[in-house]
Amino acid sequence: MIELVRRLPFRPPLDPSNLYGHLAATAVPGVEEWADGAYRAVVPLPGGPSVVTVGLPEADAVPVRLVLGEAADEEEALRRVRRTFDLDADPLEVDAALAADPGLAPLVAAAPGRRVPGTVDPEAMVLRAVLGQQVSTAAARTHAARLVAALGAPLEAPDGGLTRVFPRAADLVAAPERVAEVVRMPASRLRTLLGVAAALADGVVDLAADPRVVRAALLALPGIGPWTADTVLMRALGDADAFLPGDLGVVAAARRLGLPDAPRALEVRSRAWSPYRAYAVQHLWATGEHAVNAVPA
DNA sequence: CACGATCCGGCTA
DNA sequence: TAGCCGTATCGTG
Repeated sequence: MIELVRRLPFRPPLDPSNLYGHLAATAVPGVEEWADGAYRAVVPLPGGPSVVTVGLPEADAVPVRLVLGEAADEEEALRRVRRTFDLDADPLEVDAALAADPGLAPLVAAAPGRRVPGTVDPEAMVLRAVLGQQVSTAAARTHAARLVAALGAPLEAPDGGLTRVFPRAADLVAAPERVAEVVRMPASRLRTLLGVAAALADGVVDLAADPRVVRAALLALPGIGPWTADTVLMRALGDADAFLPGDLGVVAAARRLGLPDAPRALEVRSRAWSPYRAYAVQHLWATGEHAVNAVPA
């Protein structure tokens, strides 16, 4: 067990509200938590499960504490934190691109440096995206927590609320009846969950591939539509241009702002925001009253 | 393209 | 506790 403390630099500005807010509000009990003003998560790495603790941003860096199984995992652990907190973004370029649209300019001005929350565990994010179809973020969190409790490998050294590793796709494939027992949702969505798990486990969906390839592979699976595929691109692959024109929150925000709110028309308008449409999603979501939009008190 | 089924969990009254 | 909504998807007409 190796403990390391690091500071990860970023290009200011960085708006922490939706970034930390989203990660905290959707934190899955057992594998993630918000504690003492920091986001904490279990990260499956080659040398074994690790724990990352990420505090609120300072002027130009984010404080990180790593507890690793092996020192060799440091680089990968830090890479995942950078991805999760979008620390490699160029906020001046992103903000300038979005603010060129008068419809988005006020949102950018109100929250410069807004980031796109990612994930420390891309494979888990794919499964969570399916669990999040059509249900509230709170309900999605409940479903994921049940999956973790039933199928997540226990940590040798539980740490606060962090007790398990999020189940691997192969774990679901190996125990489909157990998945059906604990995840109470429509039969079609259960089939989708198991189908996605199988596709991940056998390489039909390869998260290391080009985002366009991943998107096509996901859309080919029954029960995976544009929302789920593009959520995966945005959150798990870090595709800055992923867009969710049919998302309930995005549509509602567009309507409030006087933007086109029909998904098709909104997709057309969004082309002007390319290649930073994922940031537009964040700005649009942030116009609503939702738990994901604020760092917990 | 519009619309209903899915059939659950969270939240409100 | 009844009833509606929730950061969807698919099949039908």
